[in-house]
Amino acid sequence: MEGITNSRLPKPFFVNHDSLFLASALIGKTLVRQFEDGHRIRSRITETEAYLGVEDLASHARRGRTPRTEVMYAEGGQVYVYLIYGIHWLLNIVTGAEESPQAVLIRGLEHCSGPGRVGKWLKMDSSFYGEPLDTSNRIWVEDSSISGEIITTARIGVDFAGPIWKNKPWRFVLRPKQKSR
DNA sequence: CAGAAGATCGGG
DNA sequence: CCGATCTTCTGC
Repeated sequence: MEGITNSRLPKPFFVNHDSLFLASALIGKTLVRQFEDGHRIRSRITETEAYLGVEDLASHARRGRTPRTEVMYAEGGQVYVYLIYGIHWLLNIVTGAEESPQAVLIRGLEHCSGPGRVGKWLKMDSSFYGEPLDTSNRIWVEDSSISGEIITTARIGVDFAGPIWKNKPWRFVLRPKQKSR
């Protein structure tokens, strides 16, 4: 398989960049989930969205510091999970320095498309809130690459944020290599 | 403390 | 297009 190197991405990778950079940089990286019985799911990230701080009216951080957004204010490299519509656990990765509330939403993997489906497939739940990606034995990200063009579009499901923020091209999707014909 | 809304998905 | 299903935040 192309681009698999088996090296876990270290904390600085998540701390030293903002979510806009990391949302695209995480495309092609390998998400690894290890279950209690040792079984692992490995799948490369194919779709992300960036959420940028308190001024971003589409972000949960728009209302400032609350119990839920607390982890977004922490140093990058931790997991932010939350329950949406009472049904789906959405997986996010906190990015940037401490006191900078940003995160990247993982919307799709090679083998699983859609943020709700990703959470279900990886068996996310509230216990992953604040999980450190640099030391966890349950979830982490490994360096890898994948070929293909990265497309940007507006973020999904954020109409409530108003035209300015809803139209930011902060969704990143990997377009698979064209098949020859 | 009640009420509304939500970074979604699947079924009709 | 609508219902599911429950946490979070707001406003009274």
